[in-house]
Amino acid sequence: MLSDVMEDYLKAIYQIQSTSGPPVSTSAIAEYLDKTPPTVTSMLGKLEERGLVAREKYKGVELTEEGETVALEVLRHHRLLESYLAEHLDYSWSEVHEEADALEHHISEEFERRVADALGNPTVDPHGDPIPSADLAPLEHDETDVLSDHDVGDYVVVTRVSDRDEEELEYLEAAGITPGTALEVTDVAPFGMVTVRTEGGDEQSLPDTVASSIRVKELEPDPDGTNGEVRTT
Amino acid sequence: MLSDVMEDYLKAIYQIQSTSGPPVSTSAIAEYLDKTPPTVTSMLGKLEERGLVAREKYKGVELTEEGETVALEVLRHHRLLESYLAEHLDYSWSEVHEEADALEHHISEEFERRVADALGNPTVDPHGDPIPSADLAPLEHDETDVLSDHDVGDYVVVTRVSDRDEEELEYLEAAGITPGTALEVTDVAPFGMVTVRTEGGDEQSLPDTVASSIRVKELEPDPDGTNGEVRTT
DNA sequence: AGCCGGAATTAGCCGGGTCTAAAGTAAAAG
DNA sequence: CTTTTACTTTAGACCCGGCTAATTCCGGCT
Repeated sequence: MLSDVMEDYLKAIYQIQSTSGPPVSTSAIAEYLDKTPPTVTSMLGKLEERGLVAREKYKGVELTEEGETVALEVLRHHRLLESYLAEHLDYSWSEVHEEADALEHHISEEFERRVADALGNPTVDPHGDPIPSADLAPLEHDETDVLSDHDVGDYVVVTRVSDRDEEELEYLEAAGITPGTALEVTDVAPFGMVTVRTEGGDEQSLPDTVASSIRVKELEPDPDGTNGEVRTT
Repeated sequence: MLSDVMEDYLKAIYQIQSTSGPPVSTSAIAEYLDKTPPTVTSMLGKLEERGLVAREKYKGVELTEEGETVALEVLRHHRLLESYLAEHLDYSWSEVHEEADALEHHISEEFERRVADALGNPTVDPHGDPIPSADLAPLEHDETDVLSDHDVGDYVVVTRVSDRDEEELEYLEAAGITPGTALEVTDVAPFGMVTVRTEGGDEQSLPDTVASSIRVKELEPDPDGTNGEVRTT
């Protein structure tokens, strides 16, 4: 019924909407999907006709309930696939995204169910992103904040890391920074560069782009240094 | 580089070619893929431009070496997927084909490798169809013959069953006829209806369409009824 | 040899999804 | 309040992959 491309648009709108909130601009979508704005405009027209997005001329676009459901379905596929590839096919953290992107539009409901079963119906994927439930109920808003917003002395636990940049993920993997890792912010330099100390005591300096794609939850100050025990899953 | 659709055409030509031999007619491809002949003609033009098929006007088409390699790649994907779904995701014999068809164009080389490893690099899929090797060397011609060509009294072992008709596969599964099953032909009625006795002694009458999609290898006559031991994999 | 029927091709159309170039609009800056 | 600037949309084109209708070809039959 819906083309792969339409699903990609809905997914993109969902993702942008969930960080910057509606309305989502034409140009934001264009950048996210690496298309030109006129291309996006014409696609938005088709999505509007099908009742998947609500549009206000020259303003931007917003998913309808139906559009959101489609986006959640695609996201569920994507994140289940990422989890399955990592768990059962020995993929590393950084490799799963691209493969899941290619497959997410082509799996059946049956496949989705069997993969979910094989994984024990997980609720988060390897990057810490929540996996929509089978009934596609809306996800609750992510209350965690971004590492680059923190100050020196803050203790935090990593909750999610964006899966979109493979290089970045390899870098973080090597640095031992994954969901569940506890960190102490030891320095904040101009332009967002953040230095953190990991549980082992190593210090890592993260460029602003990286620091802003890491979501964390703040812990109470912890002068005893026992944070290492928190969520070591 | 090549579109999904092109891969489908090459796979179809390969399949037709391997039973009826070249040249493959436009109308045969059209029927196999459920498209109209003009559609096929135009696609064959594109495949010819890319050097994937050789064409003689008004005659038919034949895969080039390059085209055959592509077809083998797709077939390898398809059959590895079928095997993986059956082995690791609990799919039944009859369900795998459709899912594999949807996924075969979208998996990476990496995925192919990992699935093959997970399966122990199998050489046949659940329907008995040979899986092309990773180097995509041409498959040798299938020397087995079709059940409907046999006469009363023949003893045979099932080697392959076409995977294209789901209903048929469910029927055969229920009847206990899978690759490796030994059969005795007990009756041949007009219009190709064939009756066989399975190892357990049950008799099954198979319509001609079914009997002609089962490939078998003939055994020496076996009056002792010990055929049941042959290839019970 | 000539005709005829079946099969293949050509001609022409359409919708999907993309682009570039041109035009329009809204919001910020003066 | 007007002008500038950034963003959006419209206009028009292209390629892909499909279709129907019309035409052309080939091989067999008389």
